[in-house]
Amino acid sequence: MQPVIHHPWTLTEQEAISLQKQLALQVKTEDQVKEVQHIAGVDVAYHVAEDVLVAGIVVLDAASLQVVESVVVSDSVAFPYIPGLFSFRELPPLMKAFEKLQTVPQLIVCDGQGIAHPRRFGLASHVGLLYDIPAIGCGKTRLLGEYAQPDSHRGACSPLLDEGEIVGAVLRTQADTKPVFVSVGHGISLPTACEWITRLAPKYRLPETTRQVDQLVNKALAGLGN
DNA sequence: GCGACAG
DNA sequence: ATCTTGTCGC
Repeated sequence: MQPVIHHPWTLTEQEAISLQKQLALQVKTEDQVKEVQHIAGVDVAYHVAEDVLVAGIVVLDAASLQVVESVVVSDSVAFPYIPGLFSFRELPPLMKAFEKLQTVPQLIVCDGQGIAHPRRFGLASHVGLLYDIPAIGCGKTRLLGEYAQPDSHRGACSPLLDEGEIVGAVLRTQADTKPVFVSVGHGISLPTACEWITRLAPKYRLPETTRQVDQLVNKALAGLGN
């Protein structure tokens, strides 16, 4: 797969911030999701003191949640980790992985935030806009926003607010377990995003997409001398 | 100035 | 993200 939009990747911190503000204007918060047959999970693994990282994509069959394709690539770090500029660090390697991907997914789930971001342009928004595919941000922790603890039952959720605006949802995917932070990436509404994450996490706290791609990249990292 | 801060 | 062991529980 190839991205539908292009922009420079060698940027200064300020240039990256300007780019985010510009691209955020194109993010769609309405449902553009149609028939979803394949769902992709993307993730990147690192190793401390190493400038190498491994990016992976796993495609699941929407009905069975079984893995139908997976790709892994290694790359070198080209951008530091800066809260709010996460996508500039993980997208370069992820794009290399997308180049190798044969199956075109109708939905992408990212490890991180979508519009629950200071400039409403987290990793999930960047990925969704780059490939023009509906994308959801599902993070294990919060970047920003205030919220009340959702009820303890599976499926319970409470709004994530930033400056009086609902930027995401704190969703309990399993009873009595820590909730996850769901936000719109691009081309999908928050309610629909929460429905998908709940469906994708029938047994564990994190969606299967994340779990599968997570173990994929970690095994690959270990296999490359760790 | 101080604290917060996706992975 | 990664550094790290055992341990409690289904």
